[in-house]
Formats: sequence, structure tokens, C-alpha cells
Amino acid sequence: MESLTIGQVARRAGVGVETVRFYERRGLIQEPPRRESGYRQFSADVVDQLRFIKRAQELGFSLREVRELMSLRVTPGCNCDRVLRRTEAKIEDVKARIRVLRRMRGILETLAKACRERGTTTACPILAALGSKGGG
Amino acid sequence: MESLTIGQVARRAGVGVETVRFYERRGLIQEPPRRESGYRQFSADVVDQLRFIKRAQELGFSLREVRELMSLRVTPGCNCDRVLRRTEAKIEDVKARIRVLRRMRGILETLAKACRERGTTTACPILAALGSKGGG
DNA sequence: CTTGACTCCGTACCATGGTACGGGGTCTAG
DNA sequence: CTAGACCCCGTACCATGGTACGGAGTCAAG
Repeated sequence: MESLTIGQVARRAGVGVETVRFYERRGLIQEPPRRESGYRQFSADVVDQLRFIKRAQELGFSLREVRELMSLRVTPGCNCDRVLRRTEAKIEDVKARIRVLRRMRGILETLAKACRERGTTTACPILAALGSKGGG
Repeated sequence: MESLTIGQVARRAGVGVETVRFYERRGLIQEPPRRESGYRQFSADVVDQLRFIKRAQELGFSLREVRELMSLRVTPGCNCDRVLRRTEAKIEDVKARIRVLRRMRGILETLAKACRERGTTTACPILAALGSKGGG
């Protein structure tokens, strides 16, 4: 099996070398074996793991959550029920976040609408709603 | 005009004393006049400003953004158009976050469904999707 | 063997949004 | 006058997600 240096996995995954070390410290990727010299020897799988981290982050997961997701992957014997339960919990988590954001969007849209429909002499309804006393 | 101590404005606004000082350092509230002793003398308006900050934060504005909003608020004549534009930008921001989360929810639900329907001898589809190459 | 790119490590630093600590001064009620 | 609550300040600390620095060792090409 060919092994990759930290620079190689970093480039292939599109992250920085320091980021890979950072993820290692945070437990998102396993500590790889080393050469005599101390150089890390990564397997190509780590590139996929790094890409998974990036994707999950883009989807709003914190590194802590990503680590949880990835720890399921490492479980020997693949305890699929536990994986499923965690995934379902994560789905509920995502749904809750969507609900919060939807509420925010609704409020903001109501405010923006009121603002667009205001009379020219009327005070800004957005600022009013946020608690302004009219310019002070 | 009665003046309030930092503890009084903090209690009335429902934030901590340290938080008020923190906002002052960040430029979200003006530096108030002081007594001879150095004690801050806040006007009651600051309580409203602190509540404004809290509400804006709940709507997803960062402190930097809140500071911008407040500087608009202070502008004489209430520059409503600029407030509206920032609010609309924030709406787009929130919408984008919702889209991302919805996509993730879809992916997670697809995985969970496949997992529930898997044959007992089949490898966990969730782990497969996470990039597992067989338990390493 | 030299050169230059790469890697090692610990540590410090950036922004964000605060919270906590410690040693001092102040204010107010009793 | 004293006790206790409050306030002052600077600074350090928490978590999050990295980025940068500097001195040293390593590796591969020429």
C-alpha cells in the first residue's frame, strides 16, 4: 500500500497541512503510523475522510458533530442500529435548526415587507421592531 | 435625568454586567459619562439598545452587523433604505442556510431509509456513504 | 553534498461572543 | 464607622475552527 505524506493528503483533499494536523489533534482522523523519521504515513482513505469533513461542515455540522458521525464509521463490526439511531438523532437536530431558521426568516420578511410598505413619513418599522425609540 | 449604574442597565436588559462592558468595548453602545468616582452613568435608552442587540442576535445578526444596524439607527432621519437592504441580505443568508440544511436532511434521511431496509448480511449503507473502506 | 521543498513540534495568534478572576475603590444602610 | 453590595480595570479563560511562526530535521533531485 502506497502511503501519502501530510502535504499530499492535504492537497488532494483541498485543505491545509495545518488543518490536517489540527483534525488529528481533535480526533477527527486517526493518528497515522510514522516513518523512522517521524513523517506521517497516510492511507488514501484519509483523503476521503477529509472530504467528508468538508462536506459535513458545509452542511452546518460542527467538528464535534463530524467526529461523532465519523466515530460510527470506525466502530468494529458495524453496529448498524447505533449508527441508525445516531443518524436519526442528527436528522432531528437538523430539522430543529431548520425550524429556528424558518422562524427567523419569517420575522425578517415580515419586517422587510412592512418597511417596503411604510409611508415616507413613518419611522422605519424594522428599527421600531428592534426597539428603537425613534432615532436616539 | 436619572442615571443608571451598569448593574441596573444590565439587570433591566437581562444581560450580564460584563456583557455591557464588552459591548462598550466593541462599540455597540457609546461610552457613557462617568461620575467623579469613575462609575458609568447610563441613560435609560441604553436598556433599549441592549434589548435591540439581543433581539437582533436572535434574528441571526452578528455583533458586527448589529453595530452597523445601530449606527444606521442613530443616523438622523432614519436611513430606512439601508436598513431594509441589510435585512434583505440577511434574509437571503438565512434562506441559503435553510437550503443547505434541507439538503443535508435529505441525504441523512435517504441513508437512514436505506439502513432500515438493508438485508442483514449487507454492510451498513450509512457507513458506506461516509467513505468507509471496510473498518479502517 | 548541496539545495530547496517538505515535515516535525509546540506555541501563539486571528475572529466571535462572551465569562471569570483578582485586587482595589465606592456607595449606602444600619 | 463598618459591612456588604456594587463598581473599576486589566487580563485570562472558555469553545469554535482554524492559520501562522520559528527552529530543527528529512528527503529527493542534481
